[in-house]
Amino acid sequence: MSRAERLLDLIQILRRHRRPVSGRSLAGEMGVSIRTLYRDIATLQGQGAPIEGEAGLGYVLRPGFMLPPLMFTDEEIEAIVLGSRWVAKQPDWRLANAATDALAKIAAVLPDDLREELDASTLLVGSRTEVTEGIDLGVVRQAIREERKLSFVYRDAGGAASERTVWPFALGFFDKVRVVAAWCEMRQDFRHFRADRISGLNATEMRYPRRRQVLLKEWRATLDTPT
Amino acid sequence: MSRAERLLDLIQILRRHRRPVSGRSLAGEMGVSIRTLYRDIATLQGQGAPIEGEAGLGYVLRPGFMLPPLMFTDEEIEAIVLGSRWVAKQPDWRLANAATDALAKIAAVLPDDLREELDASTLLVGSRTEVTEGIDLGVVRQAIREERKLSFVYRDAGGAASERTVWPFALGFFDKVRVVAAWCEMRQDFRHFRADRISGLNATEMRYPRRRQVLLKEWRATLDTPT
DNA sequence: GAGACTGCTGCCAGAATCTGGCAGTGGCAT
DNA sequence: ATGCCACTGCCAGATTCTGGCAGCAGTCTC
Repeated sequence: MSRAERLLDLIQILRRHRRPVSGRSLAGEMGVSIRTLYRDIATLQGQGAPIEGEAGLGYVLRPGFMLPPLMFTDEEIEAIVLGSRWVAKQPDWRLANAATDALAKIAAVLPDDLREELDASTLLVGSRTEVTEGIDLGVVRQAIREERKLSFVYRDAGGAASERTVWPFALGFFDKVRVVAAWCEMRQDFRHFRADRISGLNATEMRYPRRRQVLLKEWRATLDTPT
Repeated sequence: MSRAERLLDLIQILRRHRRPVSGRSLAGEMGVSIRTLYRDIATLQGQGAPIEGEAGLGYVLRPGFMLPPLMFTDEEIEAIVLGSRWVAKQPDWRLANAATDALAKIAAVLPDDLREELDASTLLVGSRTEVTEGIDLGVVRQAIREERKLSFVYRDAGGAASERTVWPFALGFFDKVRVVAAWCEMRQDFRHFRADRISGLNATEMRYPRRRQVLLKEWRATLDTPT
């Protein structure tokens, strides 16, 4: 096995452990000496991997994705850049920042001439209306990732307000509004909540009792066979 | 210099040459024997680089971007995936396909669990209106990349049609319409053309006499100081 | 067709790199 | 105080990489 592959494997093994892992056990798992493991960790950190080692504890990998060397065509890169620029203009400021950061990371590793081409890239996204949702969609995305319940006050189209506790599993981006798709405990059914009608958003510690993917799948089934 | 860096350098050198380059001269340029160069080429091809070698001629690299190993945070990947999904729903089918391909390439190199997470990713893009422009925006993008003139018939807001030859340098994506930004030979000024009012699009062989980046910069200056 | 040039592969010895073990330093938790 | 643990320098042996050589096949020029 080549060194490059081993480094990728190491990332995957680290990903699987949420608690700190000792270098010794990592070395064992990869069939490699502990000395080499330390070198591999150093190499990965040099490549920007957010691995943290603490004496007396072990190693932790902050969640993230490691991509191996990858080749894209002109159009594929254009598509990614355009898409990221669109995201960068979304009202969800945290996601927008992430898009900007991602573009910066890509630009940082490109040679000068390609970076210029990227900067001066000619696919532009029209500026969005500056409506902000009033709530932090980052909270919603995190709740979705961690499969935790959300509670908030929802004001429906008629103006009536109600307190909801929901199991969020998807976030839809439309032209003008963001929509949270969730199982509503009150209605005992799937419901869609426009982000601009949500207030008093509260991320709870409670995990909801079903898998996000399953909810997503069932919800899609209800869409395919509209009543 | 490590092998990995050398491979990246090789890609960059190949990028600079448009005509086929012989392995011997590439080897010289990189300070490496020709035998090693052949091995490097094989490695790059193994990684998916579109390098083509023909006996009696030399090597050509089909245009594209090579990204080194890269680390993204959760949110950065979410941003890229969401952005690419948005692009994948654009009416510009060629760009949309490129976005789909790019996502597939990323998914292909991820370990299984991450790939599932990506597939079941919970950020969705609302389906677009199915308006097609009637023209192939891929032609426009290619003309922009290659700095070539375009000619077409344009029907303005009043309904009056006119034949134009323009120097396209940017493409804007708005909620409902795509807009080509270009220097119009007829008006001798910058003009914006809504894609849905363009017909009889014709990509010419003629290069326009100015750099795309310069046009873009001047055009931006006109936007910053509106009359 | 002949010759020159080129891509491409197998082989092998020397060069370069990687690896594992050892010793040592310092931080952290019990 | 003791036991883990991260981390570094050092060095010999294992591994990989590299360069040179020989040989085959395809393309172009003359």
